Amino acid sequence: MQAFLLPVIKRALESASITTEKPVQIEKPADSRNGDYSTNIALMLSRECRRNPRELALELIGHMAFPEGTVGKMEVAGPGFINFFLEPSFIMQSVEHILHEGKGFGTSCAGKGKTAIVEYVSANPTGPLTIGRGRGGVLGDCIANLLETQGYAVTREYYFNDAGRQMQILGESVRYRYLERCGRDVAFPETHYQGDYIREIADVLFIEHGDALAGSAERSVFKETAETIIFDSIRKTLERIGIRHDTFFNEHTLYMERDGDPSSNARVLELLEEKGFIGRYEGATWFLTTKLGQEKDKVLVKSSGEPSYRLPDIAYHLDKYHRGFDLIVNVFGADHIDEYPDVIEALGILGHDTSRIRVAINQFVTTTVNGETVKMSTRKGNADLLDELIADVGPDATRLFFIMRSKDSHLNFDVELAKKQSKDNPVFYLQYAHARICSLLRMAAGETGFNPAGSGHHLLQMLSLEPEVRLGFALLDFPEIIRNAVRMLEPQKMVEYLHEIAELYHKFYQECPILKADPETRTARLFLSVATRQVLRNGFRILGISAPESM
RNA sequence: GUGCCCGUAGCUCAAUGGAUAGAGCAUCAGCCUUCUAAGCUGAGGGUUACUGGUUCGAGUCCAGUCGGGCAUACCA
Repeated sequence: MQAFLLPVIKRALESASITTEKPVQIEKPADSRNGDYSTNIALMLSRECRRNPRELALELIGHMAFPEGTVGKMEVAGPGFINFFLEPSFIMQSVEHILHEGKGFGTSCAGKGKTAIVEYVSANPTGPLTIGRGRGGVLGDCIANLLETQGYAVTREYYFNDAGRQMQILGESVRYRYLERCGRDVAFPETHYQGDYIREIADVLFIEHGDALAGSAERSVFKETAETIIFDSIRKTLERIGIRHDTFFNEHTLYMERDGDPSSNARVLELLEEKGFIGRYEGATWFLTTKLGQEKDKVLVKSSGEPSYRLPDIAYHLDKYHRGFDLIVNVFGADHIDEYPDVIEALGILGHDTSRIRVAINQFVTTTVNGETVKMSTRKGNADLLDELIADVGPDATRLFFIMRSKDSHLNFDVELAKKQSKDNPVFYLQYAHARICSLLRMAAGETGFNPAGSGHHLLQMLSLEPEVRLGFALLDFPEIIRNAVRMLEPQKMVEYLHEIAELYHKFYQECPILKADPETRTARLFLSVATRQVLRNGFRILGISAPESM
């Protein structure tokens, strides 16, 4: 929207014989009394031009000329800002674009022809998903949605391992519960998985096989059954909040040799060795990260001969590069904070462009129930199961609450608030605005035959009241908000923005009668409502929440 | 000890280095014979943890201090 200001400002600088390396910054002032748009160019240049910023600003204004009917007023204000005030008719005319572009409004071609992979959730199938995983899952899903709006072909990937020690313990845990179920006297080890779901899996086996497996030497059935059941439950849980993955990458494949070729893990060791970053001592194989200024080297192969998690991690990311992705996004929780710097260092050493990797780390989740804070990392009872949260507050509230705070902030999930069917609940505030518009349009269709897809868009420019113009102007920010959210990998920006749109619409609705206005004003206001509904829908789609037509 | 994140209204949180730091909740006062009151209007509430620095300008950047979280495994 503000793009048209840029060339005029640049031309004004030329006319004033000013050449500078500094970029022209155009911003939207927080206070609309300071204009619809504003530039600080005179402040930035005052030093190198040795000019008083206000004087400089005044001269620049003298060199600026805009087409008739666009910028109504320019002024120098404060220490030397140049403020631009747009003509209301110009703003409202621009709102027509939203109607023309419809579902496509807000999208961009910035990522056209490029591919991106977003890795998220990536929980091993050792147990049901916890609330903490849910936050990363929704964050990753929204980031993938955001990238798609920019034209990227996005692959949503889930990385897991069903071959490690944890999975062995899982299988053993099930076996112990099964033996208990068979009436055998066994002592369940404290180090094993305690959750009730283990008993349920054991029950499944008992019902199917009776005690036939109790004496068997074959133990893989316990692990495999557990994996199948748990993975199934994870996928169902994710499905409930609209999360789906395109690909599931099994870490185990990185250990496997193919047609006599070395495994991916072994290949990574070879490559790092060629670069001189591999050392062997104390019986283990080390990534010599001390050469990169780190305090300690990192173990890649344990003295037992097994790779530590770091090696397959590097191999996995190498694989992402081999698959040719232009952008690689990893989403994970704060507990993995130490994991990625080594991976990125290794990829850099191996000659890959590490600027293609973006890492989104989300901080932890606590929940409050009846004002009591419950920390999620303590795994007591079933209170932290994602599935139960979804059942409790619903999929829309689950998703929105996870992303309505910045990912860098600890999230306080107020379960009582999320359940409320009232205005306190931000989910309802947003959805109510949408439902209200739908209801209005239904009524308009019945009473006046208004067609949202019909003609008459040009009438928009006759609207000039403050609630109308403020709403229209805010709607035009949508593409910019998406770009920001993409740049920062931060869907929270979208939540904040949609809240503002809902608020502006409610104000407009309150102050400007729509169906009772004269026919032209009525049509114009209905189209403004249609445009608002479009922005809400497009935003909801990115966030993955539903757009109810009535409430 | 070291690394990363956080510290903003009573509470939960916003604020691409910009102008008088904003929302929601809670508190108080108003608006429905009128298109959804699941809404709107108004009031009170702040030394942005602290101390310095950089700059025309700092909640934001830098250094340090204090507090909280997460990591600092031959676990993943």
